[in-house]
Amino acid sequence: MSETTTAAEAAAPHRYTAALAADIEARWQDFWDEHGTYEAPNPSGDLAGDPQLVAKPKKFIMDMFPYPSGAGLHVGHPLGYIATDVYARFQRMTGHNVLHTLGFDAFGLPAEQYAVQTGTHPRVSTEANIVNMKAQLRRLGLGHDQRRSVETIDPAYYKWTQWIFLQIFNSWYDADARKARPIDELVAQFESGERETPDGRAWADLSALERANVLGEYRLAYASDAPVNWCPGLGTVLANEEVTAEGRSERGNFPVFKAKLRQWNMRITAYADRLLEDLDGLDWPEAIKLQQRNWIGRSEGARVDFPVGDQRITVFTTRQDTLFGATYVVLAPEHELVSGPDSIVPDAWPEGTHDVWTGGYATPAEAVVAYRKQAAAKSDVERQAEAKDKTGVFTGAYATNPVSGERVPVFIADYVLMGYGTGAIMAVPAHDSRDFAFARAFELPMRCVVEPSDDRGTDPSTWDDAFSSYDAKIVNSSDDTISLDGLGVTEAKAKITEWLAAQGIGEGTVNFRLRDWLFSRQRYWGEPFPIVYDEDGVAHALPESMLPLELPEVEDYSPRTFDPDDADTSPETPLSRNEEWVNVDLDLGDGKGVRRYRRETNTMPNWAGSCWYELRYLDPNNDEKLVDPTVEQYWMGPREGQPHGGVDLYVGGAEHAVLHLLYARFWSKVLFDLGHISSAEPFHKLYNQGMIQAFVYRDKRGIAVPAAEVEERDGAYYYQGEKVSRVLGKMGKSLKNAVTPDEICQEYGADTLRLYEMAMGPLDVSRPWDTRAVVGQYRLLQRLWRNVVDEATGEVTVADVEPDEDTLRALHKAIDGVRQDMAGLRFNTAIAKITELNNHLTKAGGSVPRSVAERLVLLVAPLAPHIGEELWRKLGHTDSVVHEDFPEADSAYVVDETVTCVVQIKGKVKARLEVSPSISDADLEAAALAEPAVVAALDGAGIRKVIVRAPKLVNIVPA
RNA sequence: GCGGCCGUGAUGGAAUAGGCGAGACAUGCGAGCCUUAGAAGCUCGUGGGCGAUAGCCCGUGUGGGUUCGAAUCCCACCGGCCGCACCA
Repeated sequence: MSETTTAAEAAAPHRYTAALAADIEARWQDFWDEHGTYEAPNPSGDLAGDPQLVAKPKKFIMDMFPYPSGAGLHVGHPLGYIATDVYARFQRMTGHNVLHTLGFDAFGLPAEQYAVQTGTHPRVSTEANIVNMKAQLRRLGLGHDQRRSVETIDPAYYKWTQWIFLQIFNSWYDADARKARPIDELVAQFESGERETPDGRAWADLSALERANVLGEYRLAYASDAPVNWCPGLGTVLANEEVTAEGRSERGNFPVFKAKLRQWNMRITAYADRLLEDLDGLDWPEAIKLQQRNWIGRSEGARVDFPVGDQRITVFTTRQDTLFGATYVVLAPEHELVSGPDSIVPDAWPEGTHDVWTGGYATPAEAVVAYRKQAAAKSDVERQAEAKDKTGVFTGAYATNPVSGERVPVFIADYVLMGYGTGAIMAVPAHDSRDFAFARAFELPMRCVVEPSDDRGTDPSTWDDAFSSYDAKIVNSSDDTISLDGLGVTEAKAKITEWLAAQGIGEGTVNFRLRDWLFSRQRYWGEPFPIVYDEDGVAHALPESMLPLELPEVEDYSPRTFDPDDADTSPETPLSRNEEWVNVDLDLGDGKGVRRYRRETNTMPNWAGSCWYELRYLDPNNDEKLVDPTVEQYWMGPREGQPHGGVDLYVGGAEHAVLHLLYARFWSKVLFDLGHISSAEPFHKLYNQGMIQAFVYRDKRGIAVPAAEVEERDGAYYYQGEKVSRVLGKMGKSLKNAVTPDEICQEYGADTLRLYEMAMGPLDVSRPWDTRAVVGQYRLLQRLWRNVVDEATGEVTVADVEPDEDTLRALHKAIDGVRQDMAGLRFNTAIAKITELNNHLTKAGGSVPRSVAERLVLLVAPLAPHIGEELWRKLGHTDSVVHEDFPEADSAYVVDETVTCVVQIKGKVKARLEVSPSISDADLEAAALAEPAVVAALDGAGIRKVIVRAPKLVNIVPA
């Protein structure tokens, strides 16, 4: 902007310019802070307040809180924050007590990696980033209750994260009651003998370690030695949810290997059915519900035992109706029946074993060992890549098909996964394409037991692929005791399941794809576990009085990372290097006095802090309780239409569809079961905002060039004279196309930025940023300003006169439309309606009637709060506009006195009539047929049919 | 491969339940006013084609269908985005 005063500026010193906007915005932001304008009162406690406001219906409106990354914000980040802010402001103006704030999710990999890069302590860099981000956000005029902003790295916050962990650790899932219960109640059952110990010995006879091991099988948080996702490149283990389909880490894209390590887990699988069922009561996008359903992956089927000598292989199948077609059995390579003491692998190949089955090895044991080794060395990436070619090896053992009585060979193959079902399948090659491919490769027999509905015939050896259909009939499936022939799939399943149960060799079961949640990480920058181990290795919970267990200061907080491709490595936790902190003498208050313990040196994953932060917003200073029950009930409790309670609106990106949202739901359910909260679901309504995309310009070498310096000529793009290509991509520093909110605020003001982001399109759709187009919303605000204020004098120009009929109609239609659009989060069309009204006033000329100007300002206020406050004040009001009532439409002016009725002949409009909205069909038809243009167009032709949709339309079909 | 979503002017996008000439609102572009000039601001125009005007024809990815009437419903195809991916 020019420093010199131009003629235009001299003529209009009070024009709404960026400079004036900056002045207005800074003043009102200070005003809001001073007056606590956005503070929402609790019904009780230290944040209690105005009882009249508390008495109003509540709205709890939240964003997914951000990581305070060092890169700062670009204009894509605040999209959701602006949307929730507009919505929150609208709700305040329509009679609600609105809780709206924003905290920071500051533990975890990104913060730590940034700290390692910059060589500063994560706490220092994180705190600095938070300060920086808060300043950027403040400039946008977001109406947050600052008293409630929390940071997950604050010991006063993570004290309660640790406390919740202990609640989960000290609970077990009672499958009969379908809820979590305190572990003490389980111990009591063991003590009384009501529940038997695994080996039948009395509880009193068990050692401390044995008891701990028994309870470990029940606890909802437990440590176990299980195959986990080990990522040498990151130096930590990862949850299944953090590993991509390609078998790489979601962060950093490093290879991930399976390794057997002792790690903490959360028994989220205990809640699989409730996590699935309760989705029905939530107001979430169907796509997200679907993703959660798929992730939980419920499938109904049966377990069936296949005898092998005096052992048995239990398989899981969803197609028990095809049991007669099971011609071989496959175990996962990791299955214990081929490795453990109960191995079924014989010493020598049975007589006449097919050459392709042996893999060329002299004995089954050699073959099995070699294959297991080969499978273990493969990363998931390689396993995926080879998915089409089935590999495996014969174990040398034969099982018996329990219905056909046939001897069926037992194989191991990596297409069967240890982690799903029982890690063993019955193979029905005729009706499963994977089994079909394997059977082809190993020349195994196939048996058709589902009658094909096409013309392929019943000999599978002539087929190109397996046949599978739920509409076909079962055939070729009978023996002395049971016949499924002629039954449909559903009936056959029911019959065989019942039969298996009666024989005691199987039962109907439900299997879930969901696995337990791996909860420990080998990181510094996370919550320490409030767990210590005694000399026997028994884990003990720290008493509540020792919380928070603060993260110790260490010399070296960087993780030990390895060659990303070296699977033969194991993690090292940064906290373990600090012997002084690790080895401690404590009195746990369990009557055993002071003893020496060793601390858990893993830390919690970055999801921990975000699993419950909505609860801390409610009662951020409470150091006695997680959250006061009265306060929690007020903001989160179930109510009409919200059977499980929860936040009224939660806005964030769809990338959290399963991770954060599933974990948070799980923690809510545990806390609910234990009676700490009244809401069984954290987020009643979820909304995914779209992404703001940006153009990426690349030169010949494919390197991104600064987008701001690219010039457009004749539809082509040039950077420093060189032609560059343009594609739509993400916005960010690395692609050199980031636009910051600060520069837009500088150029136009925060209100313009807010308006532009909301006007770009529907909130849930991704769209490209276009800096050139921002000026459109700036012009709207200038025109709005000019409709109220004289640019030359700064005086208010509104007139105390009655608006004319046209203006009243424009006003009330706008009010009606904007109300509906705001309630439905359709801010783009709300802005269009406001623009129309404002344009109407501009065109009308002269002074705007005060009553219209005031209501226009109220309509704009949620979207552009600073100019809203300023104009409201200029119009003579002394209170903030934030708590004013949103205008209400007078229906008399919303419905037009006359409506335009179109008269069509064969769907083509031939005439238009101005008619009353209440005209009857008969009158309208008569009027239409009498219309000269219609008579002319019909040209004497007869009428076959007349469709009348009063008052809008008449359609005449000539003979 | 399976599942889901989506294709509207130069651009972002409008269009309550199939029904008021599709294209609201905005950007861009064009013309004019203002200005020494530019920028800003203001006014008007802006889907394509034909026509001086009135007006006519064609238009919501492509092709078919249902209907008095389709951007909206159905089928097939083309293109794009997202999720899952040997889950038995």
